[in-house]
Amino acid sequence: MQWQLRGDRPIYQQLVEILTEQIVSGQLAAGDKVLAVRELAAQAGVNPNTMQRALADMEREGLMYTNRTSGRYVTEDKEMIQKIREQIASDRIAEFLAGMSQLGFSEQEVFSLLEKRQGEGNQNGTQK
Amino acid sequence: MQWQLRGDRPIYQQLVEILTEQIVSGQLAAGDKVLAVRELAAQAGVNPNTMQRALADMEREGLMYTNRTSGRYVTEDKEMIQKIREQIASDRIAEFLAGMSQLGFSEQEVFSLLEKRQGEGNQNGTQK
DNA sequence: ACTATTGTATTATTATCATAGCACAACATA
DNA sequence: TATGTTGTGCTATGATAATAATACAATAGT
Repeated sequence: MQWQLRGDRPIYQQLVEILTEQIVSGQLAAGDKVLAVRELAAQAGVNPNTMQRALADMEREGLMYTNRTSGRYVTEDKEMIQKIREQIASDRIAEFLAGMSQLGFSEQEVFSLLEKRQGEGNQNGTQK
Repeated sequence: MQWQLRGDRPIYQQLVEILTEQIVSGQLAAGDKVLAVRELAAQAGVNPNTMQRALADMEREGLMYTNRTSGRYVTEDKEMIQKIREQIASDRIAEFLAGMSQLGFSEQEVFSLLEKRQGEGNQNGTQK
């Protein structure tokens, strides 16, 4: 697992984002058991309290539930997972286009730039 | 001017982002005089210290310079402005595509979703 | 029954962010 | 010369974030 954390945003927020991405992308499937708080925290290199806060957020969102001492699990509600996935995608697209527009790029130009990325062999990360 | 600030990120960072967007999009042209710190702060509804910090960051980036008591100005270096504009666009595109990939969307699907947005009322007339 | 593991709660400490309020030096100009 | 505006600096306060270090209740497994 990656846990690529940046310092420009609250860590617990990034943890929520990463966990959510793992669920909606299927890396963490519906019903799967989640690792223990302390173990996840150790993996991510953060304080257990911080991970606990992120997991509490995940439950408030409905993406996880907990069985006291048995552990924590991903929700069984695949429909909700799908809905959240589409909602996030929709938000990101809107935000991306709005941002590019703020930079003065027309939608035409945005498409043109995106197409230029096609086949540049950079689907694994960053080039520069 | 808009100054649409959100509470999920340091304000001074958002101020830097907004000011940068205004410069690279030409709303603030090269060589233009910038409003006084106190005035900008009042406009944005933030503390002068916070605006000051943002402006100091803008200077460190090279996008502005200050003439002590005469005031603050946008850099004359249009080439630098253009370069920064493209750099930001490049970063945003890479981040967007990486994020969508994390959600489990192929590039094909991303393009498909973007095309579906075409013609939907989300242009804010900031082209030039 | 005992033990380890689970989630959860508490307190304290440090750092950052944002605000408030005040002060000062440099300079343009009336 | 006097005044106002400019950028800049300082201290203090409150809120939030993250960490550290414990502690406790509930249960699964032995």
